[in-house]
Amino acid sequence: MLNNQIINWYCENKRDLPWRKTKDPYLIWISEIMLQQTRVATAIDYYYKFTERFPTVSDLAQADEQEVLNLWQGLGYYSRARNLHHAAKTIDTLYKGVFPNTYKEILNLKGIGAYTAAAISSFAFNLPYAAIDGNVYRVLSRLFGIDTPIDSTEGKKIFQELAQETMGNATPEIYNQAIIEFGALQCTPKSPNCSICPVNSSCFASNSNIVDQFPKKSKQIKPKNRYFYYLFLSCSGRFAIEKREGKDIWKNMYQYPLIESNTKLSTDLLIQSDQWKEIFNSNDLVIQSISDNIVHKLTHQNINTRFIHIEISADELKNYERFIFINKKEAEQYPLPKLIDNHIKYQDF
DNA sequence: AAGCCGGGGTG
DNA sequence: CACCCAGGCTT
Repeated sequence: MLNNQIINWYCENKRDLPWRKTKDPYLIWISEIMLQQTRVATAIDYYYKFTERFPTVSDLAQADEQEVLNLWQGLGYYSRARNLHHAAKTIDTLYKGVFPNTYKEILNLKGIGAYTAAAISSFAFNLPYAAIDGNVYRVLSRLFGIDTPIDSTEGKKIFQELAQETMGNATPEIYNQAIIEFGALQCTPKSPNCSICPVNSSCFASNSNIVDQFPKKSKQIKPKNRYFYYLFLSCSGRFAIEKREGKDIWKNMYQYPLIESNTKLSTDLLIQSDQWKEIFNSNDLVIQSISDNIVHKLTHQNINTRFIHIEISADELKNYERFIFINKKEAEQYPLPKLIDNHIKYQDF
């Protein structure tokens, strides 16, 4: 049986990961959210730091969002942290701090979709739900030669049924870990070593020598260009930051005062912009320096950034109450996008 | 169904 | 440089 072969492979090849040492659904939940679109190696340090600060659901529920985001800083996809915090409050109040133990209740929590609900249900409660992540899509598509795009509605349905069927009556908590680990270590995205694969003889893609054609995905979207002009407004060892609002990237995190444009702006155009005039009430500011263009690449957008350093006094700002002036040390308490964090790091005050 | 949401590792 | 990572939410 395929499931037994994969489980046997897992028993001999599995990594020693911290979240595999516990059955606590809360700890498993934290790990699963961190691992969404994130490599194991990246998540490990965050996992230790986060669970040490918040050992229980209630600890997390009672925290400020800013501290939660701060511990998440650098991991990316910050809605994960906001949703995690939201769901912790739900568990704390609706379930009196006890993590729910049914698939349906788990799935209803904010930030938990089909994969994560199945993962927690099986890992913590041994419920028979096949967990399908990127690894599993890859393994199954190659084994069975399925070329339906995995990011289509039809594909999700096909793989869902196939995954559940493949799991069969195997022990859910072991099987799900096994096929995911198998995808991560053996059936890798690029140039897997099929010659040592325990199931190569029954693998459609390997037998046809077209392993690199699976899984099939729909076409990707081209990233958009944005132009960020960050104002590094310094005043005797302190500098201005403000909270990002709205539905854009880095929601509820902190940044320097920003002038954003759809196009590249010259210094003259920048100074003449309405956004500039909303910030300053002085016409004879001294620009200390303008950095080179830094392209901060995200999956879906390229953020072209320049940092504009201006030594400022309070009376040169229109609404200085709008900003928070902090020093380098105090910046550690604020959740910052990597782009800002890096810039602060390399300033010497 | 398609777009949006980060940052980094890897070939 | 392109691809992808223990995906999910919004529109």
